[in-house]
Amino acid sequence: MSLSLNALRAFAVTADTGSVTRAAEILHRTPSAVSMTLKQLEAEIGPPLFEGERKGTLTPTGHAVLAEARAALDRFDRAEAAIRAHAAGAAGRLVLSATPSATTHLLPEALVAFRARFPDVEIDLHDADSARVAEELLAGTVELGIASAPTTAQGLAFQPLYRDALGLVCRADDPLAAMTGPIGWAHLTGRTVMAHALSPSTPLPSAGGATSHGDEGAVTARTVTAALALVRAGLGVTILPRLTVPGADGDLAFVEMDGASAPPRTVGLLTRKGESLSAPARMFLETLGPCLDRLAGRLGGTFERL
Amino acid sequence: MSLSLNALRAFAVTADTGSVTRAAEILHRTPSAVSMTLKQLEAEIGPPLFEGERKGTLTPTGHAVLAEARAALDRFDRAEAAIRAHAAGAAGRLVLSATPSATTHLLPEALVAFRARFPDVEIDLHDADSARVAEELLAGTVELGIASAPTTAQGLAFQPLYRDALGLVCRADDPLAAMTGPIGWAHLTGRTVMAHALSPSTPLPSAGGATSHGDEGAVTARTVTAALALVRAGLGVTILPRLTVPGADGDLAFVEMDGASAPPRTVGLLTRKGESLSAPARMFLETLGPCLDRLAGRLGGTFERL
DNA sequence: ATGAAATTTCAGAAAATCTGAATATTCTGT
DNA sequence: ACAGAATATTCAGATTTTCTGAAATTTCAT
Repeated sequence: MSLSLNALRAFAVTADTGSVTRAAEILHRTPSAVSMTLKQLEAEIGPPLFEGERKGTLTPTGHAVLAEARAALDRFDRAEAAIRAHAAGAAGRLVLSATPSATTHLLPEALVAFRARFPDVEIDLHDADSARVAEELLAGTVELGIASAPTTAQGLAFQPLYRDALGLVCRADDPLAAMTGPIGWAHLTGRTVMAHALSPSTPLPSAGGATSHGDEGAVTARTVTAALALVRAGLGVTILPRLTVPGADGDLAFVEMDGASAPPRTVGLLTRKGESLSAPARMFLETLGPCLDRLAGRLGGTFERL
Repeated sequence: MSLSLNALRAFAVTADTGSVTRAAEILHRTPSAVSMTLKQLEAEIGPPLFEGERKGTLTPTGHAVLAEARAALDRFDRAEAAIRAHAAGAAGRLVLSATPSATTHLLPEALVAFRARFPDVEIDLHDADSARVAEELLAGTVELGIASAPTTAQGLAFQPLYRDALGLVCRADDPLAAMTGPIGWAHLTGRTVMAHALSPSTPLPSAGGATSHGDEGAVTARTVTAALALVRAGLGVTILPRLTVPGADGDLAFVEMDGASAPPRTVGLLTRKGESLSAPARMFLETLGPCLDRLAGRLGGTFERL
């Protein structure tokens, strides 16, 4: 036949305790069960494993078998632990790709929460624009993507997470800051609307937009930070997703724009279609939900949880 | 419950072959048995292991489990192989201590034969006089000893292997060389009988012996080789065990002495009493028997196998 | 859509393992 | 050396686990 793990375990415990009785207690068996298992093991191996009738001392063969048994049992136990940890999402890797806005505003909180629950999961976060998120997903480099809805969703599944309305960012002392309802392009006539290269997914109406706009495009900032600095300096206003604008900032104001003027972008979760997720990824999504709820609560109306 | 090796093996083989049917063939089971085992494993682990219904592709969890399962199975299989090898005497160490005469005349042949059968067993041979052989055995340094019967056999078991008669070594042109039957001290009157320090177990009758001897003790050689050289040079004769004297040597002759004059020493196997032997040691003893028979056949009457 | 192949389900059969009582052995203290 | 205590083994029956074979289901390819 073949050796069984059970038999090796019974042997190892008996050798350790030096007694069938105590081994039986540890293994939650009766002494007779352990005795029979041991007998069977010796029959399988050939030479005796214990020196006398009492199980106090091992034969040389017994020592050799014990060493091997220990190694095999140890490896098996660690494998079982690792398997359970993996299955529970408590081990492994979480590899995801996200757009800067998500990376900056959603993920920090989400990842902190995740890490608190699963400290042993490696986290690998890629920063990329929406197009690259899709690419990485299709290439298999990452397992999860967070980005706005992809134009070509071949092979990818998109699950909306939230709608991030675009809005006008202006100085707090700007007359526009006083407006409550959504504003449109009409309100911006004659204003300098700065373009910025945040991401291609932010639909700046600079090209092919209505001709009644202000002179948007005349000033272009490379980064969001730069654009905000210029707004603060009074150079003009700019249009950004709500999430991108720091929440508590006395100098700046955020005014929601109507959907026609600035269609809100939908940010969501990208996954490969028809492939199941790793346990860590599943657990991450579990922690992501409450996280979005909290965010919605903090940001109010302009942030719409989906 | 707990994971079973069987389940992991069924899973690994199924994942490897990508088919329950083929896995069942390899495992010598019916497909239904494998299917049930897999189902049970998935129930135990939680998340599914295979992507679709067909077993072609693994889920991320499946990949993690497969890696762990492989590691555990591999370790177990190697442990089983090692255990069987140990039990068969084909692995491990053979540590023995032997007196120079055994080391020189018996062990080379025995160890060559043993090594041919068990090339993977490490051999550690200690050279020591009879007293030290016993010491090493008691200290646990060695497992087997080959020496003459110990004076104090406390804790040691002695099993006679052969009787090595003492005999007179003289020049081939010595008148004594012509004698056929066993000779006694009477024949040596007036001769120079050289003492030598071969080993304390060689009973030289220099102290407390009969007074009718020759002037033995007047010349003492440190080694057997030296003693033989002196005999060859005509300085005198000496007394040695048969085994110690090179067999084919035209210059020297060996004449057996009667038991009363020179009691033959009994060389045997020393082991610790009440302790079983390692499998390699057992196998060595098995090869030792035939080896002694061959030696007896070659040396003839003066070498008595016991 | 249809047939072939693969997988799963199910009930009963077979095998392995366990228990509890009786028995045998070894150890310990006198 | 002996009796008693502790430990280990044996055995038969019970329990659990695992296997098989037939039937049903699903999937894949034509």
